[in-house]
Amino acid sequence: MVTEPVRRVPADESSHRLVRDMVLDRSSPVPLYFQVAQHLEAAILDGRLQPGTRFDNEVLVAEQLGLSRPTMRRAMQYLVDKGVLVRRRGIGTRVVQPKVRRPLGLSSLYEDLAASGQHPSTQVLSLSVEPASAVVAQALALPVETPVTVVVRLRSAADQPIARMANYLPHTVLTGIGDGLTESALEAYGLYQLIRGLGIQLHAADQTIGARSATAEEGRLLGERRGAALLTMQRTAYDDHGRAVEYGSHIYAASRYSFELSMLAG
Amino acid sequence: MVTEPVRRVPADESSHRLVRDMVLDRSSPVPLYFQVAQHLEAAILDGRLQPGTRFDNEVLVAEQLGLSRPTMRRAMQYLVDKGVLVRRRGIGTRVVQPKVRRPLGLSSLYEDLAASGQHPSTQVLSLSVEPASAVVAQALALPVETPVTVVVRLRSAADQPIARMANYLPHTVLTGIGDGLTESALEAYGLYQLIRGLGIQLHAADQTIGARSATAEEGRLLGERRGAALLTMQRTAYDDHGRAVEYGSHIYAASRYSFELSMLAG
DNA sequence: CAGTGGTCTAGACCACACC
DNA sequence: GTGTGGTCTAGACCACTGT
Repeated sequence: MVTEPVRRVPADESSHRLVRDMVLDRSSPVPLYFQVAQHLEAAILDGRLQPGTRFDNEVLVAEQLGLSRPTMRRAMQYLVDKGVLVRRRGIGTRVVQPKVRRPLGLSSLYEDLAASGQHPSTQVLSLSVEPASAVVAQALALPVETPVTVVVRLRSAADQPIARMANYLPHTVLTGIGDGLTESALEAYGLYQLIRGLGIQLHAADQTIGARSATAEEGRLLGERRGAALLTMQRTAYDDHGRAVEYGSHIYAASRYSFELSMLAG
Repeated sequence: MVTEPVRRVPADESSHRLVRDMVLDRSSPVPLYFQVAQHLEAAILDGRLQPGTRFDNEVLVAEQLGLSRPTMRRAMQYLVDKGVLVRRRGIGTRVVQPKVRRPLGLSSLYEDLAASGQHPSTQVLSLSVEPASAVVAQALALPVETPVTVVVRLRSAADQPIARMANYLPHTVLTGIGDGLTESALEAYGLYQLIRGLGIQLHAADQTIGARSATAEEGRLLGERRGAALLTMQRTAYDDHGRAVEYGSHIYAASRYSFELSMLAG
């Protein structure tokens, strides 16, 4: 028996064009699902796919792109995890807000400032080896009095002091490089950049953000009055094996700096 | 030709026992990959799987559990994303640190305090409808002067004031419930709990954390001296469709509160 | 070289939402 | 019902790591 072709509920026209014109390189080392995800994300960010746009169902889209369904699913799931798409069983897949999310992952103040074109500069106030205090030892899971490398830096942007940062590194981290950690290197690069350059994979970090009043000396250093509000942040960073790699205790001039976080629901 | 059976590099004994004893319920609505992930995570958290333990390769483990490789992969990938496992091509899969990660997702101060057994209490200082100021309008993406519901609360724990929280809700969010947002409800539950109870899916949030000095009035309210350091936090929360659902501007007594964040590398 | 995880395919069945 | 995403399977080939 002959019937009319099924009248599919159409997805938005814009997604049709986009999918039709998408070019994938099967010989590239970049995975197909990632190529697809990048194309889609770019289209969302530059407005070719507006928020609210609905996709065809994943089987169809996969077909149109010449991909298997699992591969297409993976591309979409990647964007869902990134917060760019929303999917609901029985409903469909839609584009959400193209908001630029800056998850503040394991970045450093230096990288943050550099990325926003603030021309950061660093002055190393001290670089030494000292026995670990109780707090430092606790944070790095070392016995008290274990020698650790201590670097104190003053971070500025646009010739204004922003933060005083004290970092503590266990010597196990520095074996094999020894003097890779020089004053000049520390003034040219962020600490995290140097650590990663040493082949250490940063994996996770615990942070505490608080506030207190500046002492007279801290005020002088940061160009604030005594008693001015300071932001404080303590951070312990861990590598793949769960070993504490770095502990930092930092103060920020609250009048010139704040933390911004974007997060997805959990 | 007959050869000796291949001498496999063995994984740790503890993982063998665990996998052998794992029971899966194929008739459960809980997905298999999730059941597996939960079993493994529980074993890691309670120490049956120590940090550093190495798994057999995923094909073997899948076999031992009577699962397909993709399903097993999915369970492991879930734990990798959660930061509990680390995988490296050519190397293997290992357990990392069982650190309790508290991602501080879209939780509220109320939920944080309640979870840590602090017996929080709330006092509604005001509940009204007011025209949106410039900042509020900007944060909620509304025209200036649009009427919004404003609730100001004082949050305490252990009879000590902790925070003053001002929240602004567009009326589009409240349609259909109207008076679900009462003073008594606000004093008994967290605001986010109430919003979720209204069937609204929280999706993402942008936050800014800063610090400043307390005014005399703020000091009185929070039991601090004038000029004491305050933590400040502004947050805009969005739903699935990217619509701003809530804006909050809060101050915290820094001597009694700080933010803790755990994060994975990105 | 052997062993590992990373990617991809082609299909199947199920649970949920809306009409 | 019909259409959607969610789960699961059985296999294949590839890329990277170490010996």
